[in-house]
Amino acid sequence: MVAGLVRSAFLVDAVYADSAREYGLTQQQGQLLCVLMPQPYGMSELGATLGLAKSSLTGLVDRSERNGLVQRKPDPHDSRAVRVALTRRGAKLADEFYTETCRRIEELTAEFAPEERAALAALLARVVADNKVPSVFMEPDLPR
Amino acid sequence: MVAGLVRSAFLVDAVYADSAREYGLTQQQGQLLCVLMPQPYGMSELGATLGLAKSSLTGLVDRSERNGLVQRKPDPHDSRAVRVALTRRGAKLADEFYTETCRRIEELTAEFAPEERAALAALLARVVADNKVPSVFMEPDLPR
DNA sequence: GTAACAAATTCGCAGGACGAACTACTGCTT
DNA sequence: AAGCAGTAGTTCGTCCTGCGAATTTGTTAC
Repeated sequence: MVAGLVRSAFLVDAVYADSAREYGLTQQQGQLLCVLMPQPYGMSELGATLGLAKSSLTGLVDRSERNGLVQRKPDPHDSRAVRVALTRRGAKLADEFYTETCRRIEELTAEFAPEERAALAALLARVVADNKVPSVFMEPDLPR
Repeated sequence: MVAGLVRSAFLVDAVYADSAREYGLTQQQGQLLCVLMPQPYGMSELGATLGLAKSSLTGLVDRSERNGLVQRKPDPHDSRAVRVALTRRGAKLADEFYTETCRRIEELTAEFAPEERAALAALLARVVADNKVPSVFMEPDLPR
């Protein structure tokens, strides 16, 4: 079981990284875009969600901002804070990247029967729930 | 299902990285040690197994060698090639790290019933098999 | 024996991650 | 109201990762 979890994680990672690369993103930038899809976040929140130190985030957001994918906006209620949001271009790219990545991940279970896929989904959902994984890759309300 | 796979991969990654860190390793160095546990490899084989470019590997092995964890030995049959093997210290550390990491990964399904755990293991094994994942984290013949 | 190929390394570059130190602001407490 | 503890983010320095292109050395096939 351990080996299965580790190796499938490895696999998913590779797929994710490949997909990101084809959209001109790194894995981390892709992750950032996906997290920001539903709504903007503050830097600290982002750090908690992505499991990164504050200082690591500054750089990641800097680079993504430089590439015109995200934008820092002042927080209206706290002048120290900042809200990081997708730009229009960032939103478009996030959407495309997200869709394509989902497609590829789905392909990993191409040979599965529908009920197997469902069983796997249910078990993984429990793992995720039991361990309070932050929403790094939201359930979309938007199959397309 | 996609979200489950991605998020559990994220989770496993975080656990892996944490565990590595506590042993003074990076995730990649930990991965390298685990791959080398059963036997030595050549650089190219390692690259294929870990999904890294040759040039990335040189550095990783350099750093691990500098830390006294692995060792380059000449390949008896091909004087261009090199066999990368664990040092004694590397083997000991690999063993400890591997054991502890397994323990932590297992804990992720702490609340599972035995048959659920088995079901998950079987499904993940299929994902791994269907997609030809290299042996980055071998089934141990050695539960201890 | 030479031409094609293969195994590694080197180099330069950019991204990623961290901790420690710092700035600027908030919000308490008294 | 003044002062102070705590919080949000950034900066800095350091090391690790990862890649491609170019290079060196050795192998093998012809």
